[in-house]
Amino acid sequence: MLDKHYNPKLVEKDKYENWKSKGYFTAGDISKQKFSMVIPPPNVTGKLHIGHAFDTTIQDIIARYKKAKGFDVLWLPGTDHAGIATEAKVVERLKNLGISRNELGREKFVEKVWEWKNEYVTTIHNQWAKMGLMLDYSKERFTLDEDLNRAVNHVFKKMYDDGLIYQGERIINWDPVQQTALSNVEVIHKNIKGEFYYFKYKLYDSDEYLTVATTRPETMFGDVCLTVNPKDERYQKYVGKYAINPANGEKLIIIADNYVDIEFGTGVMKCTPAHDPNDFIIGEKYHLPHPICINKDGTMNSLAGEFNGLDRFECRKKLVEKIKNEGNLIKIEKITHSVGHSERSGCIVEPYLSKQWFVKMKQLAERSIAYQKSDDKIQFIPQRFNKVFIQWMENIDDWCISRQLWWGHRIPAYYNKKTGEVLVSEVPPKDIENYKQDEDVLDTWFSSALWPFSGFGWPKETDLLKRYFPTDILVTAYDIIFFWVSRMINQSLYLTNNKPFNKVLIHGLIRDNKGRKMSKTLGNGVDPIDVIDKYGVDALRYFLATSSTPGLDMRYSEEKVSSSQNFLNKIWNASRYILLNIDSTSDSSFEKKYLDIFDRYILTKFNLTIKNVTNNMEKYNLGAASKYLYNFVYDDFCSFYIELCKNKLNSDNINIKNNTKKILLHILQGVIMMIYPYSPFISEELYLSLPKHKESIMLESYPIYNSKEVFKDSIKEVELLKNVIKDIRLYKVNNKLAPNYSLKLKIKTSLNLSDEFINNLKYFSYSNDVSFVNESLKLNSLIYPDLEIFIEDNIDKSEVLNKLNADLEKEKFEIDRCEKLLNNPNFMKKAPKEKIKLEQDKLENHKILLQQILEKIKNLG
RNA sequence: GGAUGUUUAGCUCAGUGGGAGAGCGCUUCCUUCACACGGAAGAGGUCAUAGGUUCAAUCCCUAUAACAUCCACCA
Repeated sequence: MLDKHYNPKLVEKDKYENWKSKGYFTAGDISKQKFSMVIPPPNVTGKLHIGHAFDTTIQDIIARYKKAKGFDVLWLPGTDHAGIATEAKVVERLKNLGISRNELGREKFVEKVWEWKNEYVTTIHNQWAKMGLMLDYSKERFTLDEDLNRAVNHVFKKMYDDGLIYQGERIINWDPVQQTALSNVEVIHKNIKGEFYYFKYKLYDSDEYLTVATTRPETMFGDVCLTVNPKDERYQKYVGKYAINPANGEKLIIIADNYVDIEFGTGVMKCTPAHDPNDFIIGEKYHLPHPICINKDGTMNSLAGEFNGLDRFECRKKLVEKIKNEGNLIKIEKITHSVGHSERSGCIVEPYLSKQWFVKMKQLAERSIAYQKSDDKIQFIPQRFNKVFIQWMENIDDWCISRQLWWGHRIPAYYNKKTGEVLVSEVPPKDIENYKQDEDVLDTWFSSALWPFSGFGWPKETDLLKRYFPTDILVTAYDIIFFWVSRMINQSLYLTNNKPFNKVLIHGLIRDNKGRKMSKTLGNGVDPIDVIDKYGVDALRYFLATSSTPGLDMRYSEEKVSSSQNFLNKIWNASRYILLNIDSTSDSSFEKKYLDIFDRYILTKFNLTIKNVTNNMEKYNLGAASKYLYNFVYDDFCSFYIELCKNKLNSDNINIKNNTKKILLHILQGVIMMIYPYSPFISEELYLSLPKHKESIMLESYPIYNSKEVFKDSIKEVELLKNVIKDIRLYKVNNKLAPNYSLKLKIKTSLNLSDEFINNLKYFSYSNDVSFVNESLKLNSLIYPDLEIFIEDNIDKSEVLNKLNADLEKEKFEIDRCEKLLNNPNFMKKAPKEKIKLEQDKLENHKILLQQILEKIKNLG
């Protein structure tokens, strides 16, 4: 027997291991239609956070729903090697042990990272298990697996041959802490406070000077010229002359180029080709040299003279001091400007001239744009993200893919030791001794971009690939569209001639309860494991899936997790009640001939709920679906039908009694199945408590809307009863009568009410004395269309009259409203017929009520 | 500079071209044998502002404001 309260800890125990070991997570039933998803592979860098819990919960609900709907569901698990992030973690761990990465050497270091990886994959598995995820572990992948490495090499070679990958010397984003190049999306621009330094640049052989403003004085050692706008009348006369660099006393030629904005700063720009992308373009244009003055670790090199070896920011300080002492500092202006930071290390990124590998984006992007403008396009949910994607693609720069790291897919490029020639090859050349492989590895996202097909064994034509690719849906947060979603689309169209997924469900981020982004520095992160310990994973999952709208951020709210738990407890106790009243041999095959009006009513509501829930599940609108279920469970099933059954099950009619039990069981089964994708553990527990269950709820199928169990005619009478009950309760409250105070009620009606109506009116209102009368009584009463309920009670007549007059006014107002609408010729001409009928019916009802009230007033007077 | 989103009850948020909903909080009452992790009743909203379209607008359109996010630029 079930306990009085639902205990998540007991309920969640052992179930996951059981499901897994029984093979319920394993896809492969080819008699069914397939449904496939790939998990966004989490980084093997640490614990999963609440954002992962959110993302995977949505996917698990979809997976479980589809499985229950009869699909062969494959949800592919996997993890990402996460180059920079993981390498940084391992470097730090080794450092704490007093070991340096470089001393260890490449091979040994990579071994250490594999150890780390194995450790964290275990942690991730444990967390997936806690979340209850229906992942097919038999097909699990890691982005650095051998198979995936083959895929990566294959793609690199193909793109190189197609001219889509090239090597070039360019200004890239350099992370001086990790000492690697970064792509543009790995740079986060932040508005920070800085200084704008105004320096005197004396003209060569003259007493005059130009004022040049810069935010980065330390790069002055790499300057090659000063630039002004040719149209700038202030400076035209200086073009072609020389100025003295106050940092090192060197001569700088003054050139003219339209790039310079006359309005900005002083209109004179210093040009540092090796440390600024725009300056680099100018440098190329005028064939200027591009001296590098900063080392890879962010310290100054010998070009900086006395500052050689100093950190770049330390140098800035000292250099400004020096220039000031020499009388060449004019002023320092405080400004707020946007500065690029490394996504991983957080340090300020250095624009840096270096030789790297790039993916040419134009061609790939054009194809994706055309595809996303076609009818066959991948459907973004919500749709507006397609626009975000297209705009991004239209403005995309080439993608820097080489990283100066050890952990990752090593670039399959080999340099001939004698000639220096580059050989790109999927496998090492046979005469490897004559070659040296490129030292760099690829951007992690290069392999992630292949995930929806490389995970199934591509480029081999595997059975998995043939059956499960393209996948049906990808679920991820909007912040990952540029990193991942867009690249998967590009690569999939290019490599497989197919889309990677039919749909993309985009969700938002989880913020803290004050709406702030969760961050390590604020310490406001929420650990899903803590929440699970307190409220259970089912409540967490229910909260995550139902408290958000696609594409919008949500706030974490402990109150809502708690109220989710209360809802589950409600279902638990409804089950408990039903199980207490049926026996182990019961089944749910009720008979139609014994259905009374309330049975028909609840079956109608139940089936409409199935319809609404299913429709929303099909649209992946998990929040809306859950609301239909929630309202049905509380309002229709628990508050009304189960309460009513307490009376009904006392009936002398054994057929009615048994039929009622079957209906209760039938509906309970449906409710459990509909809550199951959201909260699988409690659902399994309840399911297994039901008579005649299968081995697991995971083998059960989803309830199906049955139009033969919809009895629209039942609604009116039952709603009337509900209203009467409510009014009687209110009457008692208003007259300070105890809830169980028994009123004498007399009913006058022209309606053909069922016996159950009277029976249940007695039951719900604690009124033992209820009977029909023919004539109107001079008593206090509740008035409904075609129905009046007299209450025998000692109530002041004048109060009754007051209330009646108030009701009268209300009715007049309503009638007025309806008549106005119906007398509007435009409304009658243009409004839909159903709406007109609705308003006509309303008017009719209000008129009847008005008549009854008038009559009542007359009788009382 | 460009784009997108948000604005609805005290708080957090759903939602719809045809009389506004939930959770939590609040008020009153009830420990009635599924559940006090509960039940019953209730208070509380010019649906940001101004125009427009429509028989009808909280919803569609156009502006405006506040807040948020993304992209680009910044010598």
